[in-house]
Order: sequence, then C-alpha cells, then structure tokens
Amino acid sequence: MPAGRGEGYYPPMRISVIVVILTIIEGELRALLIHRSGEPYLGWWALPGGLLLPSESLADAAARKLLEETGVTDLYLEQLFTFDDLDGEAGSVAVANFALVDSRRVRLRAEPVWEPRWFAANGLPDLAFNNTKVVDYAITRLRNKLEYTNVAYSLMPETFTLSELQSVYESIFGRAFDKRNFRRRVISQGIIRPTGRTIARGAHRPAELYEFTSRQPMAL
Amino acid sequence: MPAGRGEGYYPPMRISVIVVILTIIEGELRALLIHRSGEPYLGWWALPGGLLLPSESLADAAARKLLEETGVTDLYLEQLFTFDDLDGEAGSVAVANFALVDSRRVRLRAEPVWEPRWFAANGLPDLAFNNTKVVDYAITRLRNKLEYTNVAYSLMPETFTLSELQSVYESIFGRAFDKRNFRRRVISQGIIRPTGRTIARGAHRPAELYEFTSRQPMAL
DNA sequence: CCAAAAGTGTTCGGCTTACACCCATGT
DNA sequence: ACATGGGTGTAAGCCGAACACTTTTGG
Repeated sequence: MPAGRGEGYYPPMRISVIVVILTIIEGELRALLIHRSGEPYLGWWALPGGLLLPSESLADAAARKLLEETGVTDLYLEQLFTFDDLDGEAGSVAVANFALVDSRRVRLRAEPVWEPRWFAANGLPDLAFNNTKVVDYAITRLRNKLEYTNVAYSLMPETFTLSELQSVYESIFGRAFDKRNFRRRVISQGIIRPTGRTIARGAHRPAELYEFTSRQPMAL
Repeated sequence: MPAGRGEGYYPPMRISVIVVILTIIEGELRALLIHRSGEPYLGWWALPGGLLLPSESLADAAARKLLEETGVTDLYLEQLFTFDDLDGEAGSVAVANFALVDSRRVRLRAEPVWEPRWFAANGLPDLAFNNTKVVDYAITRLRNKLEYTNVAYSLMPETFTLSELQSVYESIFGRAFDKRNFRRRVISQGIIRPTGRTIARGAHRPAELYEFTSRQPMAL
C-alpha cells in the first residue's frame, strides 16, 4: 500500500457489509441472525455480515451474504444506512442493507457454528454491536416502503389470496386492517391483479388467487 | 497493518466523504462545487469531499468539510447514500451527505485553487466522477423531506415573511404554489408561528414576520 | 391616486375510514 | 345445517386544489 502526497495515502480502514434479512413466518415478522463464533461478542447473536472484498461492489457483497445465508438469489435488496458507531472502533464503517425474502424459498445454511436462525422482530435477544438499532431502522424503512412501493412482492409467492397478503401487511405493521379497505387499496394501487383462478383450502368459500402486476421494485 | 486469520486481514480500502451543500440564492436552488486541482478529473467541477480520517466519525467528517467550505456550523446535515461506483475503482466507497445552509450566513472559503462556487442545481456543468447523480439524489431527498419535516428552517434566517418562505419552497420544487393553500399548510403543520412583528419593505403593505417553532429537525 | 405585494374563505372532488351482511364450501 | 373464512357497498369526515378580491403602504 503506497504512502504519498496528499490524498495518495490511504489509512487503514475497514468496510463491512451487513444485511438485515426479513421475512414472514407463521404470521410474524422475523429477522435472520447468526451466532458469533469469534471475538468480539463471542457467542452473541448478530446480523450476518462481513468485510467488503476489494473486488466486489456493495450490492454484490450484500447479495453474496444473502445467498450464503439463505440460498436465495431472487429478492429485494436495498441499502439502508452506513454506520460508523457499531463496533466502537475508529476507522471502521458498516454499510447496512435490508433484504426481503419469501420464507418458503429459503433453505438456511447448515452451519453448526453460526446456527442461523429466524427471530421474531419484536422480541430479539440482545445483539452484538448495536445491531438492534439496525434492525429497527430496517423495519421502519420497510413500513414506509410498503406504503408507496410494491416491494411486498418479495415476501409473497407467485400467487396468493388477498387474505394472505393482508396478513403479511398486518404482521409488519403490527395491527389489523379493515378487509374491504385493504382490498380496495391494493387493487386501486394497481400492484396486484386477479389471476382468474381460485383455491379451495378448507370448509369455506374458495379464495381468488392474485398475482403482482410486476415483480420488479416500483414506486407508485 | 496486520495480516492474520480470518477477519483479521484488512484489504486496502478508501472511504471518502462527500457533501452536497444546497442553498437558495436569488430565488434559485444552488449547489456548492469546487474545482479539482488534482488527477483524476483535473480542472473539472466536483462536490467537496475527501478521505475519512481514521479518528473521526462520518458525521464529523461531513461537518468538517462543510465548515471548511462554507464557514457554517449550524446547519442541517444528513447522510444520503453510500456509493461504490463513483470513481470506477475497486475498494473505494464514498459516503454522500447532504447539507442545507442559509446562504446569508455563508462565507465561501477563499481558496484560489478550488474556486468554490455556487451553481444552479438545474444547470450544473458536467461533473467529475458521477457527482451529477449524487446531486440529483440530494434534491429528490430534499423535496421529500420538505413534505414531512421542518428542515426548511435551515435555509431560512431567524425571522422571515410567508412570501419568502413560499419562494424558497417554489425554488426547490421548481413550480409555483397557491399563496393561500401554502400558508394554510405550513401554519397548520405547526412548523412556523407569527412573531407579532411586521416588516415594511417597499411601496406596499408590510408583511408579518414568522419564525420556526423549532430549529431542530423534526418529522411532522 | 396608483402601483405593488400582503393578506384572507369557500367550494369541490377524491381519498381514507368505519362499518355489517351474504356467499361458497367441507363436514 | 352449521361453521368457516371469502367476498362485497355506502356514508362521513378530512385533505388538497382551485380560485379573486380587499388591505396597507410608499411614492
């Protein structure tokens, strides 16, 4: 590493990339955590992450972490914020991302040491570094995004019923919505459309199946 | 710099901090640019910025840049986004910030080489790196923030008339607002209040002076 | 008295909210 | 037949947008 005049000298800096991976399981918003196997915070739960490799972009690094932990490649991934106060060390920044995945498509990495595990987002254990505030930040961002984008597609399978979609929204906002108003809203937003098919799943009227009009992130 | 097991090795990385400094001058939204005095992009206009020092936080680095360029310390400063594709070099990220200043309080640094200068935000020259997209990102963020926060305080003096405030909003959004609706809105939002004083400034009815109810950033 | 900017209310349409009953099915 | 979740319409309040005239001053 060269030292030199002015901006030519690069002090030792660490850039890490961390990912808040969120999903819905059993009607509950959950975040993926791993068990730290090294110091500091040995044995604590923490967000998946690691150093940025010099050859990769920030988005690539986040996608790589996500793939390693969940096996998912098709997903919603977005940069959240860059923190400099997570590990209390100078010259160290962490670029936090958040990702949304459909839990049905996830196969958690079988890694005995890290024990990746889904935790209910309200009810996290004490986390290493200041990871709790990173998760909170991600949840706030997610709630905002649900209001004006179609990102919910990344939490849903190809087709789904309106009740299922409503349940996902309710899990994230932590409150119930009116069924009629919810339906009017998502349909008039144009983010979903009926497929024409129905699905019978119990001793009651079958539900119509819907799909997202687009599975690319879009602002409304 | 140590090399070692696992995460102990830190590859050479550069973290720079850049700042989009916005203000209103002559009814126009303007951004502060400097003239590059070194390679690459020698002689091009670019956003103020520099390397993060190992001893400082990201916010400190951004505030330091801002102070160096404008002499302003009391301001609105917020992290925007972290880019990894600005200079096309691997292992380099730039944490972009945006700042709002009241141009009446600014004394630009007298630095013949850098020639810091205000440019109209729509009408920027071609910029070094991909700085144009950083400025665009800042303007979008500013417009959004004006809708649901009181950050406009940082562009205004202690007291001002409603017409002056409206003019600032119009400069930023690039369109005219209805006078009555604008007044109703800012007053009902509770972000400003009348001082009781008036100011006469021409051959017409004097205007009432208003002030911000808070000069700390607040969401509505 | 004239020019110039300051100040002030009302109407309309659209959106959000609240709310209750019938439908189709499996058992 | 009954239990279960699926599906539907309407009324009220609130918010944003459009719109024109009077007031106060300096010259």
